[in-house]
Amino acid sequence: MEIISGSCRFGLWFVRVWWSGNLVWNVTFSHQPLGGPAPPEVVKFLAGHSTDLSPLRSAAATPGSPYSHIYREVLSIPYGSTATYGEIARRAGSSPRMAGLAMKRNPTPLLIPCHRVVSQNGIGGFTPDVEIKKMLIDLEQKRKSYN
DNA sequence: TAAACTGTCCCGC
DNA sequence: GCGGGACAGTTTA
Repeated sequence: MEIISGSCRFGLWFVRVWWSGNLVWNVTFSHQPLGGPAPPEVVKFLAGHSTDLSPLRSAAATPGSPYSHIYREVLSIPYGSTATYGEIARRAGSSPRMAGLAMKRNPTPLLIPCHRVVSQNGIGGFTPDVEIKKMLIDLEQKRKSYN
């Protein structure tokens, strides 16, 4: 299947997505847009019009990928909620340090909602910019409070 | 407040 | 191929 690359705006950033059908291979954040469409589910999610990215599948969450057991726990965090690195690690039978590393290496942020994983006494980190993480958490909590 | 712990990746040899 | 260091955190003393 042909892989499509596209982007859509999110605040001061562009979310760049490489995808084919309902399978997403890669998501990155950049100040430079990418010519092409992003998946409609992602566009709606970033606009706050949708809370559900489940029609899309992340290539990184498929069993056998290095951190799939950690990503599975991250995927179970509901929209508008957060969990700590320690909680995720405990549920996945791993260590907090590993949970942080798995989030850093996450090739598909948004789909695997690593922005919902925060540190015990702070927001934790985010690549390339923790500002994006704050915006995503803020978006979800505002959208959630409408319901 | 500092140090130990954790598991994987990456780079240099 | 192997060893050491880095890394988006937590816990304990």
